[in-house]
Amino acid sequence: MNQKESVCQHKLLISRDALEVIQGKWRLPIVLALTFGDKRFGEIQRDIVDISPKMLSQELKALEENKIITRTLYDSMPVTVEYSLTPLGRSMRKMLDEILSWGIHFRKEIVGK
Amino acid sequence: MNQKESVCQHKLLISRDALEVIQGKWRLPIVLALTFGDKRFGEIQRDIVDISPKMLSQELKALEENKIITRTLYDSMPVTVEYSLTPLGRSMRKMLDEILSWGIHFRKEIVGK
DNA sequence: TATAGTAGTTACCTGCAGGTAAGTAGTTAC
DNA sequence: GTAACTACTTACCTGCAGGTAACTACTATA
Repeated sequence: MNQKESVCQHKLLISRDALEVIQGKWRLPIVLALTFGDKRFGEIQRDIVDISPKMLSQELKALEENKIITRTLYDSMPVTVEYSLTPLGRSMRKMLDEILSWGIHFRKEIVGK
Repeated sequence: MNQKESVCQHKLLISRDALEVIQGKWRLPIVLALTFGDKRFGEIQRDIVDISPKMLSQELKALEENKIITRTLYDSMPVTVEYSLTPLGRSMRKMLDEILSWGIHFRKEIVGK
């Protein structure tokens, strides 16, 4: 295997790691919503209008397990729960920005033509 | 709806467009492989070792439909087919780079700790 | 004549991502 | 006492993403 091929192989492996975390219909949207500030369950649900409580709950758990977000329970009445990005979650910012800016570019080229 | 919320809504919509194209286990790896130069069917299959010919064929078609790659048939013997990135495909480069660099960061923080 | 290389296709199957609907549990307001 | 708010959970179901294996069709080479 030459050097170019082995660099390619390495990048392909890395892409797997990243994809495993960001894969799925809802994870990036959830993280994106939280880049606008900490939010409660119901707030996220109102932002992402067509997510079901089941999916939101499930994906929030997965993101918490991957140390992307934290869950904080406040003993107010009624009980409120706030989700916020961890430093690792905040480190997705540049990636998210690039995905969004490519999304705009793509829309302009394909959808909006 | 205040301004922050409407920006959030807008970004959430954009993320949908992008996700629709990059969603799935194989699309980004295929595009990534092609950033290292035009490749033939068999070459991609050898790069991405555990993709089946069915999935590769199917995803190449989808990427072609989205104008991310082009398929060129050469009338050599035996027939060869080369896949290459379109300008739109090449415009994914920065996004891919950011995904990869976040992938490395993530691995360092979680997997490799 | 048979093996290997080109690039796929086709039929079939399975598991899980994601959807739907209803239920839970506590507090507050009317 | 009942409706409405908080934040979920649970059970059930469906469709499709993705996997497996075998087959196609053509050429070259031994």
